Amino acid sequence: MTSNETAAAGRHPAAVRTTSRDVARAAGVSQAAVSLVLGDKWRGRVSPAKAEAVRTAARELGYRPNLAARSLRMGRTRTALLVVPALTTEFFARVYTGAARVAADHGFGVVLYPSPEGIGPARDPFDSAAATLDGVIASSMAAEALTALRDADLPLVMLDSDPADDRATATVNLDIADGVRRLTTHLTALGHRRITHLAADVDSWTFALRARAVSEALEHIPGARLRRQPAALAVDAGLHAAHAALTAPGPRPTALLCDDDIIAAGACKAVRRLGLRIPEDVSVTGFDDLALAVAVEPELTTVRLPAEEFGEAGMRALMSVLDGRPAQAPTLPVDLVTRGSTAPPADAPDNAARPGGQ
Amino acid sequence: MTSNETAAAGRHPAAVRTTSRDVARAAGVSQAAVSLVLGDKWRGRVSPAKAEAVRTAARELGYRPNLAARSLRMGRTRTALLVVPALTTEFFARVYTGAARVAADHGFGVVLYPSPEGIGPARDPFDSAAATLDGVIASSMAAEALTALRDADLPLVMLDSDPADDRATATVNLDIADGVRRLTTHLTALGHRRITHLAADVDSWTFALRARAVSEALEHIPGARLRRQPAALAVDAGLHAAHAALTAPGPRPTALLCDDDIIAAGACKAVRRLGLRIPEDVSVTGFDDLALAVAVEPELTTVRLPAEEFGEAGMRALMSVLDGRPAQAPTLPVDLVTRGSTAPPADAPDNAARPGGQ
DNA sequence: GGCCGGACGTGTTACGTATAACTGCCGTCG
DNA sequence: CGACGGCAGTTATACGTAACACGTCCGGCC
Repeated sequence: MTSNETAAAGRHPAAVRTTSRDVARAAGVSQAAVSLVLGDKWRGRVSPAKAEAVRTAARELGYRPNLAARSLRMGRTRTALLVVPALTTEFFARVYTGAARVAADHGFGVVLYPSPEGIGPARDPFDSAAATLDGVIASSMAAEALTALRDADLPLVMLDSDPADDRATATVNLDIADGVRRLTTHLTALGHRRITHLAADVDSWTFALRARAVSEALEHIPGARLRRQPAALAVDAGLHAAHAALTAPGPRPTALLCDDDIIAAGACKAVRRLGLRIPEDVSVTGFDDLALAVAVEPELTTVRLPAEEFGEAGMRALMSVLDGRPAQAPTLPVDLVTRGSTAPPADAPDNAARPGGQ
Repeated sequence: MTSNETAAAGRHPAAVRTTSRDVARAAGVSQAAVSLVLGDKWRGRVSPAKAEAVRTAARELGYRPNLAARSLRMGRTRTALLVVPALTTEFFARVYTGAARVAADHGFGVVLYPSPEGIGPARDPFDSAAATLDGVIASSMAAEALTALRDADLPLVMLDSDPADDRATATVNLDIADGVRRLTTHLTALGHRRITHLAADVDSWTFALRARAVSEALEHIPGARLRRQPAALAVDAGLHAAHAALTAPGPRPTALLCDDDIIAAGACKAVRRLGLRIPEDVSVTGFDDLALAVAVEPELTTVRLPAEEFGEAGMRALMSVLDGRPAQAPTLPVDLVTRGSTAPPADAPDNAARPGGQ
């Protein structure tokens, strides 16, 4: 009665939610008992018979706890914030999917902060968050958003970032260095020596690591000649960068090592526009193994990053921290996927050194 | 003092949040005054001087209202649920981006329910939602999730769905029929008569509409021969379907009209594997205009769907409903983008009717 | 028989906010 | 001169939940 009256007087046009008190009334117990039973804390406090009565009453009334009230009472919102650069990239959409799956298993929700590029000019992450937060998972590619979070002293799990970064409570990494190593080994084993790295022009730890790993891997290959060409993470950017790389003065590179599949797709177009063939004249490699990698022709040799598992591991680490357990900080293995976009170069491995060769 | 003690006794290891009462103390006013000032309802209730004092105190203390408490008090959570089929598709990621932008402008957050495929077996949308909800925006492609929402009687904006659907408070549509019309007009004007529709095998209103629109558009083209081949929304599914279509008994189709760019990418691969050329031997068209459309070669002629605007319009409609204003239910225009994957067929338009032609 | 302790519950409180209802106070007007 | 209304605030309350601190009953033990 009273609750109906207040609901009518208030501005709840939608529904009169059934509360734990309604359930209590229906089951003939107190509200406290309902809370105990549904919270599974009734071991020696409520008789099994009444507990069952509460459960059936709750089921029949379609009771759902008011999460706002619960959050207010408990001081925890069961909500995590995932900070990623533009969600429209398949990679982070998959990271989100994995993270959301694990979160759901723990009764947590995930809100997204797709970073300024995606959502508008420099907005406060907290304003975009639907609720107050229990923790944050952030990609190292979203540095500017992190500065806004720095004063919140929330548990922070960083994805693919410098383990020495002291802002992070835990760090989950992909074994990018290993992926790069296997990729360069693949290329050099095929005989490639003149390799241009189409490097993402994003200022982040991961991409810096990739560049370093590529350089180091090629350092002790005799005759290897590494160049580097920056490119934005877009098809046409990859196209322009590859065009520049292939038409640069000096002997033409025989392989283009691209920082992601999207750049690689653009690079493929550039190669073909110059009248060259893939992989006979130029080999092209990607990174990530997006759906794109098998949509283009030839299919891309690429490094498969376990995106869903990445998100899952990040969320698991956050859950550990929130439960007071020590944070596991794994490094996930990656895979080299060889497909049709790589092959031995047409010229001999070291013909650059012996101009009259063959 | 008291708040510190309880915080220490409780389980708030992270931070002692500053409350509106703390701000009130600092500004020398009551908590109610703080609420009035920060809620911008102080016109004749608080003096400008004190109002300013409250604002500076709030700023200096870094005060952020506790959203759980606010939601509990107001009965509204300022959170909308977006129900989409698998977020990993670029299209819905862009829809989300648009929706989130508009939501943020209204102080709303968006939680995602990427539907069972994306997040696991048949989970209750509400359990995955971070908070109780003020409203729902749902794609017609996520029908099974909607059944779980039916008893919630929340405002529901449907995306791309039957306007007659009475579950929806408002419906926002794309002018798919117009897009199909322009696409078929483009193909028939080029001279294509034998067209196979690689139709998404998804049971949803949009795709049914596309199929109907294709049929109707070709009905009054003399000599037009439409076939239909179902395909899942994936590259390899498109490949298999296209292969089947191209090797089916009878004269080979000269154009493959695909229900989305991903299927089209697969179709392109099938065409080439049969030793045929695009567009000389077979024209291929896509739908959506994803990044993929310009990554493959030749670039796809496709129907551009304004994904971000779609999400924006959906969220705007929801905001209207929640504000008690009449729901605008627009139909957004789409664009035909002609690129390299379509051209006149090699044979005469009606050589199927005259086998000895040319 | 008195006392103790476990089983079974209930009363009460607090979380932080928004807002209705109330209290002075001062200038003005009938 | 008293009533009245607007300004400038405060006090009090309710939202729904979780959990602490009490009660009460009853069986068992000294």
